Amino acid sequence: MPAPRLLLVEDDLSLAELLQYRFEAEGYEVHVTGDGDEALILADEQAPDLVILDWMVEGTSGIEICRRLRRDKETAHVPIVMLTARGSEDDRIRGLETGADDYVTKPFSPRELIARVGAVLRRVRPALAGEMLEVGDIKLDATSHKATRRGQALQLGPTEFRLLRFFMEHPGRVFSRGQLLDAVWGTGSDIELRTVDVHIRRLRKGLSVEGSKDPVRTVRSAGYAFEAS
Amino acid sequence: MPAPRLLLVEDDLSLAELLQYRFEAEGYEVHVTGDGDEALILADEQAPDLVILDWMVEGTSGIEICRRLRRDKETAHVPIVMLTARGSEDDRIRGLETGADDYVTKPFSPRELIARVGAVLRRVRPALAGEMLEVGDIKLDATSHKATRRGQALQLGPTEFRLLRFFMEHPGRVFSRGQLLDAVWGTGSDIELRTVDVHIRRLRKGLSVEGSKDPVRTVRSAGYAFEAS
DNA sequence: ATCTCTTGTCATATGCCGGTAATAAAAAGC
DNA sequence: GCTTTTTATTACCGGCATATGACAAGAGAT
Repeated sequence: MPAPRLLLVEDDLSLAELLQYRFEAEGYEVHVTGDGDEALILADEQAPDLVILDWMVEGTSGIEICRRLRRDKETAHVPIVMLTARGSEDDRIRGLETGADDYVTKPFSPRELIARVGAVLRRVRPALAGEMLEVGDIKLDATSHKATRRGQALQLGPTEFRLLRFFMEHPGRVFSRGQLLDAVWGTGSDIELRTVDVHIRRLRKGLSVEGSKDPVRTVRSAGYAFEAS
Repeated sequence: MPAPRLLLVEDDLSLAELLQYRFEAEGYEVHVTGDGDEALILADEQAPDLVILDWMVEGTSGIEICRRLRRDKETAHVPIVMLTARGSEDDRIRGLETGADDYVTKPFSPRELIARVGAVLRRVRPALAGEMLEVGDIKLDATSHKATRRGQALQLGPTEFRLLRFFMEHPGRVFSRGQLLDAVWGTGSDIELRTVDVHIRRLRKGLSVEGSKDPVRTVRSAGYAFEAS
């Protein structure tokens, strides 16, 4: 299970350092920047699993960063936790309405922030939080790296496993081959789009169990989707 | 789009009534109970889309309700927003670690609670947050790339799907064949105007379901329009 | 070093989908 | 009623997207 990647946008250096230390102790991979514009570049380059965003940072304001992250398709679904100094209620509401997923007011304890980040991640990316994924009759345990269908262990290669995990984290949604390459192979992998077809085929083969139908739906001219059988 | 169902567990009657009123004004369906055990029964009977849970209620304590909701498979994934009077940090963290998705301390304004509930729901149930188009008895979900009519799945080719989507984004308006070509096929596509007729035909066929009338209106010498049947 | 497993690519097969044209039907104009 | 114009419907073929199997290179394991 890869460490969840956090992007921390905070210009109070001592606070940033403290948080980085605490989150790394919790097993996160943390990238820090104090500059709003740099944050956008970093996020676009490689979408983090979650962004912790100070309301007031140099460069571009927190709320503007939030808006832009949401607008960019790459980062539209990355969860955001906002930090703010003892704020007016209007600020809090504006933050939530802009698309922040949670909101913590200073002063806060690192423990609380860690708990909130954990709660948001559990909600959005259960696999990253070490939980068992379950869609239809398929179960996937990210921790032990095992998948089963109807109690029967599935035999999957590493890539198929990651593909399955990604699908199970977002059941029902259609993904283009490009999106799948970014999500499963990593952003910037220089791989033929058509290769995805082959791995879909392998995944289908690996998931086929006596008396169960194919959970991978082909959406012509769009991509693939995964759904409960 | 069905109204999201909230279960409000709050024994302060005047507060419960206020919140019920405000949430109903926002288009939610609200069920209220002041008793912890009753809350569990209600939730189990028909899983709500979200639970708002007071930390201190009669019967069973909030945190115990939270734990039990999480344990029951039916309700394990229902998001929970906790309300609490005391701002003790330990309580907050305990709440989040027990599985609450968010946490609001009294006193709070209804607006803030509404914003938080909205944020959580957007995250968990994108369909409830408006990624879904709905005109008359036809529903179209862009993320899963599926269209249904009266609950029945429609079978459409890629072009028909795009055409339907465009129509549903602009219901009632009349579009010339040229406008449809630009919008659905892309500007500059070098295609016979008459081809649109054929796709309209295919769309009509794909939308025809037992006991439903044709939502595509032909406007002679002008084009076509889409309207609720 | 050998063997196995994995993985990316290619070549081929297949089948759906889309555009066109031809014909029938309907509406409008006279 | 008859002609003209516009739309409906059907049939067909070519092309494109996907499915599938084979293969070679590489990574790990023994």
